[in-house]
Amino acid sequence: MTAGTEEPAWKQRAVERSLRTAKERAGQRVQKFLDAAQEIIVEKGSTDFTVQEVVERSKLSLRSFYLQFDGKHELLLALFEEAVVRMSAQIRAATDNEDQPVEQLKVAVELLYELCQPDPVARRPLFTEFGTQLLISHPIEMRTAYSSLFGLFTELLERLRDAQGLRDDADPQRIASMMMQSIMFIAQPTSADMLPEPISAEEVWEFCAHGIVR
Amino acid sequence: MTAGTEEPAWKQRAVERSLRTAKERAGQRVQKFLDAAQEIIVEKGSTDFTVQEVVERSKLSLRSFYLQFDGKHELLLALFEEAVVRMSAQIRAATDNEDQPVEQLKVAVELLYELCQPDPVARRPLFTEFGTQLLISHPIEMRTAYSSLFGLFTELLERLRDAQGLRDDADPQRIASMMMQSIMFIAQPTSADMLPEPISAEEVWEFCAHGIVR
DNA sequence: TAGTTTGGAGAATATCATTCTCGGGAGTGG
DNA sequence: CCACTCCCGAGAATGATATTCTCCAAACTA
Repeated sequence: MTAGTEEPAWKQRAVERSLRTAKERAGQRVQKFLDAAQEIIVEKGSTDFTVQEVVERSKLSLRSFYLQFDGKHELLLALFEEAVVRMSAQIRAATDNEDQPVEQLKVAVELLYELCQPDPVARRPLFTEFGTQLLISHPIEMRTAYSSLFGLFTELLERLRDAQGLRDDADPQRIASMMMQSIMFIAQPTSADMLPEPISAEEVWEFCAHGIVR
Repeated sequence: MTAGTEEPAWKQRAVERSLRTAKERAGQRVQKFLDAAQEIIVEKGSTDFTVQEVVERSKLSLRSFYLQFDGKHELLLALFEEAVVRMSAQIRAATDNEDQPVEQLKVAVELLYELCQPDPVARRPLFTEFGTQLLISHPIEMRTAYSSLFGLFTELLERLRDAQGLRDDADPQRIASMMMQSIMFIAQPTSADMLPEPISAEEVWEFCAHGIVR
């Protein structure tokens, strides 16, 4: 979220003048669209906005929009990636408070789960929503969007392996992939709705850590 | 998949005549739409069809369609539920070949995983595709669609628990929910695309069964 | 047979995403 | 200072779909 419309107009113009190159202005415009979309999502508490809404809110034009993005899906992808990067950073920060690899991983799992849940106070809002949509429509691009999170989990798992804490036959990358997928989708409403009590982060961790067989 | 258009016309009319009540005919019409949609999905190998296409193929009318279904999403839901029921049956049948509860569960997990994968020879076709869409748009209704599968897994897990094979603190229902979610979404392309080798059913089972911690 | 229900055909509408067309303003070279 | 050009806003046009509506005939009921 950049400063956006709160800044005094002269300042904006000054910035505009100083950062003159086309590329930079393009970047600024992209960001404006992203911010606009963010705002709308937060306000409506839902991820289904129209391109028009975004354009209006952004104070830019439809034409601009389609100059910056190949289509709506690219905006979604960008939003998703932004969200993932933020989440990764937050999770990484949280893991730094632990020193045991297992504990680090536990923190990561539980936090990821909480961040993916249909949020009570829509902060980084329901981002799994379009996550799932994009998962189907643009799986390839999703790979790169996920990559920072994927990297983080792989790293944590490697650390665990080096500390002899990982099952012998387990490959960090492959486990990371399975774990992330599981956590993010267990966080989805449906599954919870079948049960009297929603599934807790603790439970998810137990599931990932120890599986189910005695 | 009912007999549908392959049946000789006279037979259909005979049936039509004998099963006269409005309710029954409505049911038949619903089925026609479902079959039509199925066919299209199989043919195109993709799940994005238009209502028009379905209507044309069904030889019924648009009006009829909207009399039977509240909207496209209800058709999707119905298709999804049909698919889930079929899958459940298939899985249940497969588990009956095993006698150890663990083995039964293993078979169930692996088969579910395979059935949810972006199919090579689109039989019960890519049903996770709209599964994920609906998961977001109509989570409540999805509950009932899932229920047969959920029931099956719960049952298998209860059996495992009774044989002392389940972790002590694990509740069959809650585990069933987490497992299903995990398996079905690990089967989604994205995760696999990050890795050199796709994830195998065996790996998924290991993950669910034993978790990751040594 | 007259009335009622059912359902077909397909036109009309609504909602979006995406593309297109125009015109004005800002910078640039002469 | 004057064209000239490029960037971009405004918003109309297009296209694809879902959904609704209107008209009408066939089937069924009493």
